[in-house]
Amino acid sequence: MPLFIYNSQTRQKEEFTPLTPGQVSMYVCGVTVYDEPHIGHARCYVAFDAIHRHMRSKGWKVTYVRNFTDIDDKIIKRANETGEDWRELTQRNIDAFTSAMEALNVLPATTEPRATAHIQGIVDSVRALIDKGHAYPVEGGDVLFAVDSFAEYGKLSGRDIDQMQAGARIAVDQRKKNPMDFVLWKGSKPGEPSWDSPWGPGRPGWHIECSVMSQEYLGTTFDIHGGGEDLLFPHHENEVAQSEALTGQPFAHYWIHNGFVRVNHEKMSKSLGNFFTVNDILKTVKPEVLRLFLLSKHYRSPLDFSDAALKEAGQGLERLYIALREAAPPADRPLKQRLTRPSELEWMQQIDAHAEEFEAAMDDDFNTPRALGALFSLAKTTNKLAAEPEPAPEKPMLGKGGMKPASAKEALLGLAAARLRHLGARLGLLGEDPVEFLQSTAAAPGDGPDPDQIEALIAQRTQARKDKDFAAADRIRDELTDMGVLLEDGPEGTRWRLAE
RNA sequence: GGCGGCGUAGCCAAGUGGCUAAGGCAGCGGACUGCAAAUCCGUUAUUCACCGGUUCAAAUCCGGUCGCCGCCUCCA
Repeated sequence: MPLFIYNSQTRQKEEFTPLTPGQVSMYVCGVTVYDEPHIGHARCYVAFDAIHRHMRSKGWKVTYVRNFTDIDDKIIKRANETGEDWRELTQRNIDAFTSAMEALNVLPATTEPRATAHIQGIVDSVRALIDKGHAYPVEGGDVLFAVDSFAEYGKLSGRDIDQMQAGARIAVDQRKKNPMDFVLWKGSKPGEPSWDSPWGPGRPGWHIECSVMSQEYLGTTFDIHGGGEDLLFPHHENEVAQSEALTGQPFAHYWIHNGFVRVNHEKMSKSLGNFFTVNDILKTVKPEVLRLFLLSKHYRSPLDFSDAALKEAGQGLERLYIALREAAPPADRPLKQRLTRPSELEWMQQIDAHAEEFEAAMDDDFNTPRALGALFSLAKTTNKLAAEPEPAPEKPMLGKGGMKPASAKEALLGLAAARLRHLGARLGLLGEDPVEFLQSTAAAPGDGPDPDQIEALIAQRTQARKDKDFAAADRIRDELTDMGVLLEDGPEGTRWRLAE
């Protein structure tokens, strides 16, 4: 099935055709590592992770590059404030980012290059841009890109230079030929981290690193370039200008931009100070709950963050895991079963239909909320099947070696469970053992109630129930409820889980 | 000032020209249960911010009004 992607450059959905059949090259702007990752970062990289996984599931070989900006003004400022060496600061935050991504089950990119490891390439590119007349050095050791030298400047973000109010909010640098000109290379002040260059000691301007790294790993022209929608202008516009001015070739074919996480209807951002770090949130909910929350709205729309929304995501995830638990196949029976009766085929068709809907959703510009809908529908079907009375066997089952073969219902449940697992994994979800998931807390191990104690109380309650001492049984249940333990009595005995 | 997005049930959220407007959370009624919980069944938008228009047909297209948000400055 064809994949459609909304391309920010053309502002419409387009059928995706990779430059090389079967191979996809994708660059996503990474983080500037002057601080810990927050929920906004998590949203971006979880969204692109879903994109990454979907393209891989189509059998394509994806080369995914996501950089670290490990030198810039904010890093220098932060290091000066805290007295920490800037290299230690950036390394610490790279580690924090990496562990946050691991927790959120974000697959690593193929390559995760750092700006400071590509200084030579950056210097070469800046020099070449000067040689071609697209850039000019100015007093102070800076090199600026001349937007007037690139006729198509503004084509990505749909802006007209003349209409823009450069300098409306900050003073225009008098050294600039055009107010929109931007820094390629920034001369350093004494004591600042710096690299030698033909224009004196300095460091890369922000935009140039992405042009250099993307083209180094993916080639002059590649398939997809992504990032947060705040990067569309000026960052990505400048990348296009630099890259295409330099190579004369098209830069990226498809541009993908994700929407923001908001708090109280406002963008979550460092500058507004209204952000939550990933670590803060993971103290209160399981990483998978956060991941489900982040995928619960289409990646291009704003996503409102709140405790209530997070709680709802937790309850939804619980439902999915309960379905998975209901469908758990009996460990001691072979599931292979020829399913030929019309009722059995109907169940199979239903299960398949949900899987097809899932695919269609993901092929339609990575519509994860719709895909989640299909996953919930599959959970519904699974629960329904589990609640179904065991159909009478068409002919007597022949037990082999005393082992009862799986019934048709068990075989169907096994199929449903496999589909739940498979589709869940497509979104990076449902990878845990359902019972373990349902019996664990977000808090650090040891903080939750003791399972042995829970089991002991349940045993006491079971005895009380046998003795018809329901007052005692209910007292024990209340005690467990206070501990956050929820009981489920069934024909097989009493099961428990922790409240989400 | 320029550019762009959004407004769908109590809440979250798909759907962007044509089957009964997905799905989740919460609520209510029923089944199951000693009672619960989980699950299942039923129920909760004659209607998609508002007004007009196009069309055989619109939540979906066009025009206008109101409200909210983003980019144009570092930001995912």
